[in-house]
Amino acid sequence: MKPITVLLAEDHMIVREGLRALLKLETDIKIVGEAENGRQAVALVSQFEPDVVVMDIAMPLLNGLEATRQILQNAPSTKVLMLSAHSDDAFVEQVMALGAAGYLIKQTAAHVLPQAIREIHQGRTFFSPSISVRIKNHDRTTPSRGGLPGKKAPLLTSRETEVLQLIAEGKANKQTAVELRISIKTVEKHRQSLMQKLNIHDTAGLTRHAIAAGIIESSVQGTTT
Amino acid sequence: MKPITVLLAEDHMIVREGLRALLKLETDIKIVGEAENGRQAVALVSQFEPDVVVMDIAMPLLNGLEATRQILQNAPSTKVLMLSAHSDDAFVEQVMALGAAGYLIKQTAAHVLPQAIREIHQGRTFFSPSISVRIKNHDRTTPSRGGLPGKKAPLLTSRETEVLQLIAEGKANKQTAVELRISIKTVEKHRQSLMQKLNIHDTAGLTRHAIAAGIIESSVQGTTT
DNA sequence: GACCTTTTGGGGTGAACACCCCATGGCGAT
DNA sequence: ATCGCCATGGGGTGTTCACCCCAAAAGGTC
Repeated sequence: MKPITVLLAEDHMIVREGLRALLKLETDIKIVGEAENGRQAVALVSQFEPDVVVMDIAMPLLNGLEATRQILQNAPSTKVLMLSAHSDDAFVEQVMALGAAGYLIKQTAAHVLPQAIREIHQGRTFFSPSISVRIKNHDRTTPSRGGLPGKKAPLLTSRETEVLQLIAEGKANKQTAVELRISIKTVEKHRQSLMQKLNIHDTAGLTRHAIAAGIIESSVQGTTT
Repeated sequence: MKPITVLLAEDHMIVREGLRALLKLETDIKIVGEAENGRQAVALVSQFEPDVVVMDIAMPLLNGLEATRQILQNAPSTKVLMLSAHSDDAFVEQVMALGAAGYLIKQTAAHVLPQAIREIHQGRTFFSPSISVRIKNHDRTTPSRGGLPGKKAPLLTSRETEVLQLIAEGKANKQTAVELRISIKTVEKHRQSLMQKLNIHDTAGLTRHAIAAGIIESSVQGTTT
């Protein structure tokens, strides 16, 4: 029986070698290449044409999201299993909208990694337990795949993103209202929508999300006066 | 010959299990415990009294720096090997000032991990190659840092830093109080001191500061497992 | 036209927070 | 032994926020 060929894309060598050690125990999985950044991952996928790519999201040169987009453009049959430290619903959906086949949180137990690889190799999807529950419960309103390229429907609307930025910059709703020249109640409404969509229910979480999403930088100094 | 006892403190289970798999290959190293956050690490060190603690810096509840400080206070003979993704000089120096025995960048090859563990167990220090050069050179220049030369950041106490981390992780004061087993009023007091010392008067700002200061990462998720 | 999404805005309730007051005990330095 | 800092708590007051209710106008889509 042919083993499943896997490419490991993870920038931290010590972590990558740990994952390799774990996967070496599986006889039906064979690591055919390792990449330490997104650009290398794209190149190595073209070269080795692996069945599955285990892709860390946070990587230098080219992050896992962009790398995935390029890989699926070149080789649409490749299955990509995203590996990430964070699990905001909106983020997961954004990733899945790219066409990734699965999503594992790093908090997940190691033994599910080979399981996930086998699942997505079979053409199915795979999520870390804590995610799948929320995705299932949260909204199935999101139309299923089929929309290959084009526009990833941004889960957040333009206005919501705008409000999120101001929240992350430390503005109170009242300040935001003045800034945007709208009512406080409207700001509150956007804030609620944000929290609902992201499944984050505290200001600190929204701020972290904004930073992680590149909406603001952590070094922003609020000129609060 | 007695094996070196090691405690693994790393919040990402899949990474932790990878490291465990790597260290299992070493006959002279024995993992006696694993922690998934800083607070647990402190507790388990008291319980198992390991020779060496392999400590990730970015961890929830109590980050690796604070955990190290507390561990070395309780058991000064414990050797702590810091594991981090970052390699800024200032950051490394800050870490070493705590009394950590070694510092490994995650980009380091896996085979140096057992080497590092043996070295610091012998009472020596160990750094990732790319760091040791700079440290050896005693580069005290510290050029173009973002900080203003005139006003240095006010010193936060150990407890304040701890509370700051929990705030930035999205914990409400009530949750923090439970976590630290102190009164809500005390948490509020620390929060006030933080805001006064940092001159930041909103949760978003505190969160950004915590991220910029390396106390947490923007991708921190709560107990999502 | 009917439908959906986005953006706008209001009312109300209970929890959480910011900011003041106060006190006690420990610990280190002068 | 006195002073300062740290950590621990309690009271009180006003503001802000999270979360529910509701509605209407503007824009695209079917």
